Order: sequence, then C-alpha cells, then structure tokens
Amino acid sequence: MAETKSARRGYHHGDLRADLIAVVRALIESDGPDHVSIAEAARRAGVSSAAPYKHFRDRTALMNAVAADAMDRLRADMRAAADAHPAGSLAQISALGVAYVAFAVAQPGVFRLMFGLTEGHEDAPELLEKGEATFGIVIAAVAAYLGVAPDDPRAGQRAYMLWAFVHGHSFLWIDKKAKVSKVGLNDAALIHAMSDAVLNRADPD
Amino acid sequence: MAETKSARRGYHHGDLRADLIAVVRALIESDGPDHVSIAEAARRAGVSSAAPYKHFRDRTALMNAVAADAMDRLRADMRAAADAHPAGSLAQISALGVAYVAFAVAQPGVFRLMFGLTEGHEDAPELLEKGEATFGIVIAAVAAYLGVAPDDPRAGQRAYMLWAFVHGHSFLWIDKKAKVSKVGLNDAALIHAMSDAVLNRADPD
DNA sequence: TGTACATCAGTGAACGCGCGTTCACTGATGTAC
DNA sequence: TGTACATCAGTGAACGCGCGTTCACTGATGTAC
Repeated sequence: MAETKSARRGYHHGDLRADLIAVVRALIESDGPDHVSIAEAARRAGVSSAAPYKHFRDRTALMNAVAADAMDRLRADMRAAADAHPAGSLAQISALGVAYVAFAVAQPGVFRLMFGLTEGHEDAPELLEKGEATFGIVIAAVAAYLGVAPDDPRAGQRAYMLWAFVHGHSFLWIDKKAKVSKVGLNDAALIHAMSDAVLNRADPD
Repeated sequence: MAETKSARRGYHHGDLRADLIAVVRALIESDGPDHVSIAEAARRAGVSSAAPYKHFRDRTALMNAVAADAMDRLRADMRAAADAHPAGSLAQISALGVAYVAFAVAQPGVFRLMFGLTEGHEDAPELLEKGEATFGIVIAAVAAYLGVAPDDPRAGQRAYMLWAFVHGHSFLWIDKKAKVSKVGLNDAALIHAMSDAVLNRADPD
C-alpha cells in the first residue's frame, strides 16, 4: 500500500489505484477471487464505494489489473530462479518448477485468479502474453539443457510436460486434494525427479 | 432427469432430488460452479424456490451431492479404462490418464467443482474418500507395472507424479491457459510419453 | 371396495442482505499569468 | 508572491437486482382398518 489508512490525510487518497490493487490482493487471499467485491475493497481502502470507478472501468478491469501485476511478479520470481543456476543445467530447470510451486502456495488466491477460468480473461490478451513470456523462460532452459534451438518442437513439448506437472501439483496442493506429505518426498525432490525423467527419457517422437 | 418438465403432472414432481442434481450439473457447465443459484435451479426444475430445501439442507449440501455423484462417475470411467487393458501394462496406465483428461474436458464445470477449493468440501470427508478410492486405481496399476506391492512407496510416488501431470494438463486445457495444439502432440501421445518417462526413468530414491 | 387419516413434498409470499454501478456534486491540487 | 481557474479524485445517496433462506400453508399420496 502506498500509504497506510491512518496516514491518509484529507480529501485525496494519494495513490488509490495502487492501494486498491494491494487491498484486492489481500481480499483474494482471504475470500477467494470470486468473492471479492468492489464495495468491500473500497471500504478497506477507506474510500466510498464509487471511488474505484475513477480508476477502473468496472470490477473485471480491477481484477485483471491484479492478475497482470501478479503475472509480472511470477515472471520475476522465475527469472531470478533461473539466474541463480548455470544455464542449461538440470538444477536450473528444477529451480524454475520450485519457484512456480512456491508462488502458488504462497499466494493461492491470486494464483487461482491468474490461471483459473476467470471472467474477463478473454478480453485481456495482455494476460496471455505475459503468461507466454513466463513460459518462454522454461522453454529456453529446456532447450539449453537438450542442446537444441528454443524453437525446436522437442523443447516445447518437454517444457509443456514439466509445466503441466508443476501446475497440477500446485493445484492439488492449494486445493487440498492431495496430502503432499503422503507421497513421502519433498517438493524439490519430486520436481527434480520429474525433470530428470522428462528430459532424459521422454521419447514421444 | 427423471421426468421432463412437460411430463410433470400435478402437485408432486416425481423425483425432484435427482432432477435438481441433473439441473445443477447443467447450470454448472454453463455458468460455472460459483454462479449456480438455487433459485435458478428451482426455476429450471419447474418448482418454487423453497422446494429444494425439502431435499437438501442448504446450497452447500446440494453442490456436494453433485460433486459426489460426479466422483462416482469419474471412478467408473477410470475403472472401465483400466479393465480395457491388460493389468500392469503401460497401455493401461496411459488409458487411465486419458480417461481422466477426457472427463475434465467433457465436464469442465463439474471437474472444477470436484477438484477446486470448494466451500463445504471440508465438511464432506466422503468426497475425499471417493477421490482416494479413484486414485487407488492408478496406484494399483502403477504397482502392477513396476512389479511391487500396492503399498510400496515407489508406486505411490510414481502414481502421484502422473496424477499431477494429467491434473495440470486438464486444468491448463479447460482454463484455456495453454493451446494444446501448440505442443504438436495429441493428448494420448503426450500422456503415453509421460507415463513411459515417469515409470521407466524416475529415480527419486 | 371405501373411508379416515398421517405424512410430507410441494407453494408463494416475505425477509434482509450486499452487490455493481450511476449520478450530480464538491473540494483539493497544480498551473498560467 | 498572489490570484483565477481548470482539472479531476473524491463523496454520498440512490437504483434495481437476485440471492439464500424461512414460514405457515395446502393438497396429493399411501396405508390401516
């Protein structure tokens, strides 16, 4: 939040737009993306229920802004994870998966907003683009590991297989549909084993 | 539906309970699980908005009944897929994955209801049990393939890896977050490649 | 075969609620002169 | 440095809406005799 509520002075808010995004993020985590109301967000920001409409056309626009912001943060996390390991190493690829799952577990509500079938995503091609840019990091790392060009279909296929796996693992976890502890492996070991299996064995061709 | 609306005669409905479940299933597919209202369901069943409360304690109970019903159908689909192939074959394991994804794609709304973080699932341990029974089919098939006992941790681990993969693949697909066509492999080939990789290569231990 | 009655699946009207959004407005701010 | 003014981020009251749920009721059905 740009300013705490108590720090707000006078008629103008300061940076209501940024504050609303922060407040909505918090609401999404506590209530779920579908139960967030603009009215409640305005209340939390200490502002009338009509004020948000000065910054966002409607509810959908606000939610999309939160999702776009989150996509940027996810990409930054993964970028950082990739940069922490040698390019083209298996460790780098595992680290990308670990970062993805960590993001989902730390911010499950926002993760659901980004990757669920959310109303208004059809009209926000920018979101899909941001998502593809993030996936591009994975493709590049996989291509480097395999020693092929990034546009080689094999890189895209293996990267997709890994993405689907960490995506499913994330959702099973945050939706409480599988007790991860039951599997008897920690997260990182599971992701590492999967990366190894997919990259050294998968032969779909 | 037990009776079509037009076939309904007189004061009593016939089998409102079953009809409501069918109507809600249809509403879930068209509007999404979170946008289903009891009022609308009652309207579609040709009944007053208070009638559903004779059969379900509240909205959550109705939704849970739909989810439980769907879990049974998913398990039956997977049972049938398993029975169509030799026990312990790779084809059997792939077929289980294909059946899972097919269910998700055919009934995305209900799939989301079953596997999303739905309100009231905490209080429906029966759902978790049904889910675990379904997953048990996969564990058994994997154990047979690996030639280990079903309670061998390796079977559970490999089965979970495969589950997470088809789960993620399903959600990316139905949530329109990845263009499956882009990967350049069809569904069955992708799942087969994954099963092969995980079962013949993964060495987490 | 006929009647009395208990059961309970339906009705329909009502409740309180919170929502998204619109509207004419007001007052704080920054800039041009 | 001081003043006039345009801008526009806020207000607060109002709207229409559909929801979940409750309530006292009514009438169809099946069973006991």
